[in-house]
Amino acid sequence: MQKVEAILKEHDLRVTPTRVKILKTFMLQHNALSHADLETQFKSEFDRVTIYRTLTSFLENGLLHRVPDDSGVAKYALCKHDGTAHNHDDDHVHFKCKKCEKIECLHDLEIPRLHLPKKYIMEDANLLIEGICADCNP
Amino acid sequence: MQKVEAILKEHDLRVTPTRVKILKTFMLQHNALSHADLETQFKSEFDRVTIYRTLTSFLENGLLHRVPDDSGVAKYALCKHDGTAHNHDDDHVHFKCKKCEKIECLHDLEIPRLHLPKKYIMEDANLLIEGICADCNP
DNA sequence: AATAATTTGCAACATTATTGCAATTTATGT
DNA sequence: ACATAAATTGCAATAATGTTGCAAATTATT
Repeated sequence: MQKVEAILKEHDLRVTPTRVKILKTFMLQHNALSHADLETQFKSEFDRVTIYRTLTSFLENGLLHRVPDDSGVAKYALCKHDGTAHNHDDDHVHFKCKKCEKIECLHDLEIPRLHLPKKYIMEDANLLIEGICADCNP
Repeated sequence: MQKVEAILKEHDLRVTPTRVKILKTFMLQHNALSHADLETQFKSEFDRVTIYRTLTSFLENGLLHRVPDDSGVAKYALCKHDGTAHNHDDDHVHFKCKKCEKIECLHDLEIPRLHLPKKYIMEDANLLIEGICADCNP
C-alpha cells in the first residue's frame, strides 16, 4: 500500500483514482491550489464536479484547509499533519508571492499572540503575508 | 456639501447616488461587505453591474480594500484614512466572527513583525483572526 | 445653458459553483 | 474470489458570481 492511499484511509476516505491523484498533486507542489488550478490539470481525466467534491471531502476530513486570500477565489492547501495526527494546525502563516502569485504555507512560523479588544474571543488565526518569495527573489 | 460627498471628491470620484449610498453603507455598518451583501440591499435601486463597478472604482481610488477571507467570496472594507490622507493601511487585523460571520477591521491592532525564511521579502501583511466577536459574546 | 467626459442600465456572455440521479466503483464479509 | 451495501463518479441541468459593449442619462466644467 502506498503512502498516499494510507493517508486517505486514515482520514476515512475511500481510495479512488481521483483522490489519489489530487492528493499527490497537493503533496508534490506545496502551495495552495484553487479548483481552477486542478481543473486545468485534470480536465480530461475527471469531471469538474468530481474535483469540487474531492476538495469538499478533503476539507471535511481534515486533509486540506482553506487559505484566506483576497482574490475572491477559494484556495486550498494541505494540513500539516497529513494523517499522522488529528492536530488542528489552522494557525499558521501563509505567504503569497506578488510575482508568481503562488501561495504557500509557512507551517513552521508561529503567529505571535495578540491582545484583542474586550469580549473578543480568538479561536483561530491566519496570517497572510504578501511579498516576494524565495523562488522569485534573484 | 456633505461629508460623504467630500470623501468621494477627495478620491477623484464623481458624486452619484449609487456611490453616496454605498459609501454610506460601508461607513455605517463597519464590517466587510461582499457584492452579494450590497446587492440584497440595493437590488431594487441599482443595477448589479453598477454595484460591481462601484466597488471596483472604490478599490482603485483607495476608498476600500479587499479583505482576505477563506470563503471564496470577495469582501471589501473601508480603508482607515477615509480621504483625509493617502496612507497605506493594508497591514492590519481582520476579525471574523464564527457566529454571525461578520468580518470587521481592527485598525488599531498592529501586526507583530515576524522573521521570514531566507530570501523572502515581506511587503504587506494581513492577519485574519476567527472567533467570537463582542456582539455575539454574552 | 452648453459641452465633454464619466457613469448607469440593459442585454448578452463568461466563469464559478451546486444539485439530483443513474451508473460505476470501492470496501467488507463470506 | 464473489456478492453485497455504501460511497463515489459523470452527466445534465441549474444557480450563483463576475465581465463586457454600447446607448442613454448624469455629472462637472466652461
